[in-house]
Amino acid sequence: MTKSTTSAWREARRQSARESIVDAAWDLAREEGLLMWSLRDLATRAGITTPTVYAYFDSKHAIYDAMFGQAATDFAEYMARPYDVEGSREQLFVYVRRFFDFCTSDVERYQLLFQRTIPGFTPTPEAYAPSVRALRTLGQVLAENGISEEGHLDLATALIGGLVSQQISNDPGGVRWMRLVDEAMEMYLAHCQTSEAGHSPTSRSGRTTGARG
Amino acid sequence: MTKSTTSAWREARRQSARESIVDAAWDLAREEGLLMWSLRDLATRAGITTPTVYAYFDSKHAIYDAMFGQAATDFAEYMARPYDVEGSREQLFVYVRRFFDFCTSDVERYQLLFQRTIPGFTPTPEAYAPSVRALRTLGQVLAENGISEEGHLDLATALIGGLVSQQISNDPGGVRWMRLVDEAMEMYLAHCQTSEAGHSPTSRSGRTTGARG
DNA sequence: GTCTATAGCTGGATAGAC
DNA sequence: GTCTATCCAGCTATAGAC
Repeated sequence: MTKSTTSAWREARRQSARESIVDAAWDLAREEGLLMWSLRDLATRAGITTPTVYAYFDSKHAIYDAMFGQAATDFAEYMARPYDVEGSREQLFVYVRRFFDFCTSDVERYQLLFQRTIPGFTPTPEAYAPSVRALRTLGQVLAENGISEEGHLDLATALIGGLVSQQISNDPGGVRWMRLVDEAMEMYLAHCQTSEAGHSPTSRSGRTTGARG
Repeated sequence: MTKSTTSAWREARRQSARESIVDAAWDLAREEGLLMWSLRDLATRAGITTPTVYAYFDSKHAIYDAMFGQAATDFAEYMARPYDVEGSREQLFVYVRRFFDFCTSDVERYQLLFQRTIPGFTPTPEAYAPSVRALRTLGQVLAENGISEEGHLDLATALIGGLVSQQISNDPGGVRWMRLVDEAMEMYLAHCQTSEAGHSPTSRSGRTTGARG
């Protein structure tokens, strides 16, 4: 028992040290870009030396993976917060606004999570899982708005992703595309709900597979 | 006279050598990614040595600039080809399809031209100019469809860019988002033309034919 | 202009003492 | 686990002979 608590304590210390290294990595990534920091920089920033970093991570890619996992968890939590609105339509709007805000509020996090910007790096399935789960919610919210065709889901990701991308690339920190989010979703809903009218009533029973024509 | 022709000849030879270096750079960029090739690789591929590269370009960034300039010129020419369709509406569709095809047919070219993926690199104004000119055409084509609000232009760039980006990231070489392009533009036109009906002096009908004159 | 040779630096990762 | 010291590979860029 004493043994197990000691071991748990050590494990907690270890996790804490890992997290402080990952935090330092995020600081550097935000200052100099996701790719432009070195393990030397990182060690200095974290107040340790390079070999010590290797006591906690096997490689630089392992650090990216930890960063990805942290970002994915943040994303899942951010999107899963309670929706204090009534109606599936308003819920969709809140979902999209949230997604937009999450992405634009931290460009490097967005790049690591949703762009494929680090050469040779692919997140492990464990790190990737929360992100997949959170993205699946979009399909559910759309389904509750009577939208279940695969093509319309793809259209939504393109539209929302396009708004985010333009905002980040061409007006970082501004609102030029942010203020178009609601209008874009109204446009989208008007189109898809007209197009899919009659195929599925409102919620619950929507068909989600095979609809392709 | 002999002197001037000789000098022009030499200049042509020099330009030719520059182009073959840039071509080799594109080959490598497409094989290993925009960032993952070195001047050594490039020299080997071009059949010369590293110092010889420096006889034609001052730095690696100068090579990126030449690549950017070439891509921008290709883009301008690709988009400026004659539009063998009648009506401003069809013209817009052709424009967008062309843009989509140009971007998705060469991912590295797209990344260099429209993403900001090379650290520390900004294209010179001369290299950038053709791209700006070609992009301005979108505004004109939209205006001929009765769409002139700034926000609606931004909405178009977000929508089109989003489709391109999703296609490249999530279904490279496929058609999953390509086949949504026309539908997306119909959705867009239905929204914007309704929204701007009456505001715009150029067009007030939803479906214009031959407004270009 | 083209080469050989190399400077000068930075990167990720390791050995081994403590 | 943490350090000092270092390895080794890669990079851009340059010097200087021809």
